[in-house]
Formats: sequence, C-alpha cells, structure tokens
Amino acid sequence: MTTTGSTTSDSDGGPAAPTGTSRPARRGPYAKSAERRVAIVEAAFEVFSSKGYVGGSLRDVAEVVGMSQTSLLHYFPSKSALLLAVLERRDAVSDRSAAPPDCGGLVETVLGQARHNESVPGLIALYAVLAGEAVTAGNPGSGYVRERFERLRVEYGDALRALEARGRLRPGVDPDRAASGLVALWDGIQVQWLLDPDRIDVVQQLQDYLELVIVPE
Amino acid sequence: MTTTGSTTSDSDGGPAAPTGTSRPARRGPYAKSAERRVAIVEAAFEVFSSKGYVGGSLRDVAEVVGMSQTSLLHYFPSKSALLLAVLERRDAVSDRSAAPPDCGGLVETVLGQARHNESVPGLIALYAVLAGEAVTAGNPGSGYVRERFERLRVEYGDALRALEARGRLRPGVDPDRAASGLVALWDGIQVQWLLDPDRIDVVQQLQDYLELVIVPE
DNA sequence: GTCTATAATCCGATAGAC
DNA sequence: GTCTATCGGATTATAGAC
Repeated sequence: MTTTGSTTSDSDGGPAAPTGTSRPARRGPYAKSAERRVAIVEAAFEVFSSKGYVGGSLRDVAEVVGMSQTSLLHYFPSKSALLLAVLERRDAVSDRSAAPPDCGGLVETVLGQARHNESVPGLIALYAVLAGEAVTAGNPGSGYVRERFERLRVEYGDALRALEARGRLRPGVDPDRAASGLVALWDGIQVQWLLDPDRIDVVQQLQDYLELVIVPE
Repeated sequence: MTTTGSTTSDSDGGPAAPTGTSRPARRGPYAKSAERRVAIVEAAFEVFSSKGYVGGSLRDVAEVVGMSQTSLLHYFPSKSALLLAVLERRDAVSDRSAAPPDCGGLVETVLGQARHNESVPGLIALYAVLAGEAVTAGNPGSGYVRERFERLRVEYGDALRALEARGRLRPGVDPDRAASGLVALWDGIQVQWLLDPDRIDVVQQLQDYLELVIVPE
C-alpha cells in the first residue's frame, strides 16, 4: 500500500553518495541537506501529532521548521511521502520493539516502554490519531499501521509462546490471542489516557493485564 | 467543550412546537423537515464513518442525501453541529449501553453487543476515527468521546463491582481498572479488526478477557 | 426550503526567477 | 536551495433570488 517511500530511504545516516561515485567532494551541502530533512521530519511529527495527518498541512510544517512550503516540497515530493518519512524515522529512533523481546523479560520490556512513553505524549498522540485515520479509505498510513499491528502481534506472540513453554502462561490462555489483546489494550488505554491523564494509569493497566495472562514464577 | 449543540437537541421525536404554543397547526411541513434532518444525519454518519470528520466534507454529505450544500446548512448551522447531531442520534439508536448492565449478565451484554457490532462495521469505523481525532486540538467531538469513556467506565465498573460482591471476580482484580481495561481492549481490538477482519475475532478477544477477569460461577 | 452565486480561505503542488 | 507567484481546486459559510 506504500506508494512512494523511496525518496526517504536515504535520509538517515549521512549524505549517501548521490550517483554511484564515492568521491568525497562537496560533502558540506549534502550534510546540511540531510540536517534539513531531519528538521522537516521532526516538524512534521510535531504537526501530525497535534493535528493529525489529514488536519495538518504542509504550511503548518513549513512554518514550524521556518521555511516556505515550496522549499519543503524540495525535500519531500508530496505530503504522503513526508508522512512515511515521519513513520520510518520514528521506527528507527524508538518504538515498543526497541528492546529485543525474548532476551529481556516481556513484562519488563512492556512496562519499561510504557513508562518511557509517559514522557513523550506527542508520540502516543501520533499513533492514536494515525490508527484512527488508518481505517479511512485511501489513507497513506494504513499500510504502516496494519503492518505495525502484525509485527507487534508476532513479536508478543513469540514472547508469550516462550513463556508458555516454561509453564508461565495461565492455563487456557492462547498466546497469539493474548498478544493481540495486549496490543489492543495498550492502544486503547493510551487513547483514554490522552483524554484523561489524571484518571488513567497506562503502566498500571498493562501490569494488570500481564498479571492475568502470566502466572508468577 | 461542546460549543453549540443546542440546535440539534430537538431533532428527534417530532416537530417540537417552535415557540411555546402547542397549537397543532401546520404540522405537515415540520414533519417533513424532521424527516429531512434525519436523512441528513444518516448521510453524515455514512460520510464521517468512511472518511472521518476532518476528511469528510459537507459537500460529500449533501451529495449522499441528494441536496445542495447550502440547503444542508439550513438544517444544521455548522459542520460541528452536524457531527454532534450524528453522535447524539447514535446514542439514541444504539450503543454498547443499549441493555441495562446490571439486570442481564455483563458477559452476555458485552458479547451480544460485540456480536451485533460485526454487522455494522460503519458504526465501529465511526468510533475508531472519531476517537483518534478526539485527541487532536480543538476537535468538536473530543467532549463526546471523553464523556463516552467516562460513562462506559462507570457502567462496567458498577457491573464488575456487583460481580465482586458475589465473589465472582478473580482475586486481586480491581473492578474500576478492569472496566477501563475492558473499554480499552474493546476499542483497540476493533481497530485491528477493521484493518484485518480475517485475523481478528472481536467477540473471542472480549470473551478471553472476561474469562480472565471473572471466575466461573 | 431550495437553489445559484459567491465570499473568504485554505489546500497541495508546479513554474520559474535568483 | 530558496524563494515569490500562482495554478487549480477544495473547504466552510453567507447573501439573496425565487
């Protein structure tokens, strides 16, 4: 479902030689260009987090980054390409899957990530808005959201199956369904938390769920 | 957070005498007007369900209902007023709280509602999109979504406390937190279901959760 | 009540000067 | 690379004829 996406794949990690010659000439402007791209993506993250992809405009992003809207389109060919760049960058920087799930404990990984998320409400809002918009027709982020769900389901499913093999899963619990449930509860409770931060404790909710699914050692 | 909202409160149930005189004169045109309002609200439901509130336009709604956009604004003063009318009507027709929670069993009520929801994916999509948009700044549906969360939390919290009094709650489970968790899991799994209907079974997921929270009689 | 016409903005994207 | 200018279209909402 990803339409373009190729333009942003070389944004991270350096200039990435334009043609094929590894000549180090003119590295300065390219490095500056890469910095610009990062600044734009960060501004777009800020805008899309607070206004959504549909509700946020390229002019909003351009204003945040301090340039004209047309200059912005010099770095990204379209608005949807910018959205995909934001999503790719967020994956690269940090997601729930930051730590490998089967080496550290699942519980510690999940609760640690949830604790960290409290300090980045913008990131949580971005996922909440995009997940909602993803169910609308023709949304350029739908593929990303769907694949993210699949990835998390597999990841937590594997971790829960490993626990099951050690007899740590409560009898009758299906690891794959519990993985879907964990993702669903996590996403859902974050929406409630965003709308009522004082009454909702995301970490507590996840801990409650994991204690129901996983039996103490 | 609701700005207008007063214009739509008299839309359901009849003409509702314009000034204060209960004179039955000229009932015909008013009845037709009420029908028109209902048709508009239903068209708006269709549009907002598939494109979201931000992404859907008054022209889209007008096209579905078969009238001009300006005529539509003769019945509703603004786009946000139309959204609120859609939400109010959906509450009146059917919501999860359709059946009283403490008379019938909580499990049967929840699973029955979830089963019914499978036949109205548009309604599920509407809630999913609006919940996401509700976390954005200045969204006219934020108040509604927040209050809906509060209402459901209280409702399920009461039902779970009643079960707790009869010793039906698993030891260590907090009824209020479990209520928030139920709402969160329900909303979250519906989003996954909308994006991957073949791999997600909403009813099964809710049943799994309730079996973890509630012990068999 | 319904319409056409239109105001007043905003949108994404393009053209081209510098 | 960055800009101004602008295109072509969209939006919500208003004015006023009929």
